[in-house]
Amino acid sequence: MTRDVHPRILIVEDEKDIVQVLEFALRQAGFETVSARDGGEAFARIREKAPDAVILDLMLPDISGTEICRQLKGNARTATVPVIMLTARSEEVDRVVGFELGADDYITKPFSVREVVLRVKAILRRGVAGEAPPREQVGPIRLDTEAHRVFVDSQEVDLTALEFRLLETFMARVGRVQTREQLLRDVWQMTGELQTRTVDTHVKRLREKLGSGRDLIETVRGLGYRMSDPAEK
Amino acid sequence: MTRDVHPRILIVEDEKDIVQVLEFALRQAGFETVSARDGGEAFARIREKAPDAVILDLMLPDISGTEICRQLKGNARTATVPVIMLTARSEEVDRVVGFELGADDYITKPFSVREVVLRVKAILRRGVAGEAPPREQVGPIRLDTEAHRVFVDSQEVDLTALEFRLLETFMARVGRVQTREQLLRDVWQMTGELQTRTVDTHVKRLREKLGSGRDLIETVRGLGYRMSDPAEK
DNA sequence: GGCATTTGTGACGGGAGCGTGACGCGAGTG
DNA sequence: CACTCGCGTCACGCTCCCGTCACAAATGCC
Repeated sequence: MTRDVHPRILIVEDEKDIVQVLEFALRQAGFETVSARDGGEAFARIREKAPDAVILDLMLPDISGTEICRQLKGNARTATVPVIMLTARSEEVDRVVGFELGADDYITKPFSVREVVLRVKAILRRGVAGEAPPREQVGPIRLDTEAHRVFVDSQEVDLTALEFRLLETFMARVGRVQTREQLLRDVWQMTGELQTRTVDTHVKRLREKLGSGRDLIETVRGLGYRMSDPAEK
Repeated sequence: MTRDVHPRILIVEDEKDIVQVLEFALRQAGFETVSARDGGEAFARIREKAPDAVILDLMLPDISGTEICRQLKGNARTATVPVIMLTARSEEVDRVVGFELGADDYITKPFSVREVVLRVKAILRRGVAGEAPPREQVGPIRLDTEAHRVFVDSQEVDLTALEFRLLETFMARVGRVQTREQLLRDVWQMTGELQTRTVDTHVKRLREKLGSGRDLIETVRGLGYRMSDPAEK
């Protein structure tokens, strides 16, 4: 893994059109791209030079994407390379499978190119970092997971279960941008396709309860939201 | 048991895929992992160095997981190591059996990796099922476990056996939210699928007897119930 | 500056979650 | 056998929360 100015993205996908579109968009966005039509090619490309991230179609001519993913994640040298799964079916089963295999993100077809680029950026930014437990204290906010209580300036504030989970998620990833899609996955468990605006509303409510004065949760236009520690600057 | 920065988790499971996936996820989450394919290997690993927790498949090639669990729990040196059972069948019978054997938690296949990681964290946090003994006094309530009596403001109240166990459970975990599922497990021993609303009813009765005025047992909407010490704030 | 896109915000309707009272059953007791 | 007591279940009603919408504000782009 090189991680220089132009991260190298490997696209494993047999449909030529899709590859072309993705390569164009990713290069536009400043990435270096390589592509493979099937599993064999994919491993060859990886052997040449490990990519910084892999976009992996679930359905491939020879071995399935799941198998590739499993092998990638099983190998110490490549286990840390983030994998984004492309899947045609949006059933929850497939997604879970994807995650059970260790994929780091997934996108269902049809997808917007814009979305893919955002996901790639997001995943490179956050690294493959596994779920860290939430920080207990960030700025004036203290979170007691066991008791399920939140204090701002040692003053308890009442949050609903959902708001609590949302805050928990932010505090587990302090300093990193969370896309609406990530939040929908982690907080809402993504059951049955939700409007993304739902996230906005709940961020608003959370902001209100945490004290609207200070902006503890920042908006990152075009991407999502972020909570940063005022101490780390 | 070492309990340093990276708790050691032993995975006993014969299916290689599952082992691989679990090892990856747990390592991501900051655990050290060891695995064993059968009972013999499992005991060998344990002899080398006792793990901080064991994830144990019920179905194994040589001796069954139940037998391993029984032996673990029967041995003084390993009795305190928490065991999480993996079971393919979700029938209640198996669960009970699991608990009768002394397993500390169980997960039914298919499971999400996320869930496994969460359970492992939870079980390490709370320590072995060897729960802390209940507090004697919380606010105005005094609990005499031996004599099986309860006093509120030094005024005795009589509780039924079930109510007593419920109160005991709350007082053993003061300040922590208890979900209905947890309560069903700990108080009701989860015999044969109970309605969760049963918990509500008994909490109501308990509240009544403890004096409905003060809210000694709080409702945490969407989650469960919590008893907190008014002194600790 | 004008336009398009993204985000903030207030309001609202439906529904989930919970408190509560009542009921029936079974076990124990006289 | 009649009575009591404890427990699990149910149904009703109420409150609060959540998802969505429509519109305002803000931001970015040409």
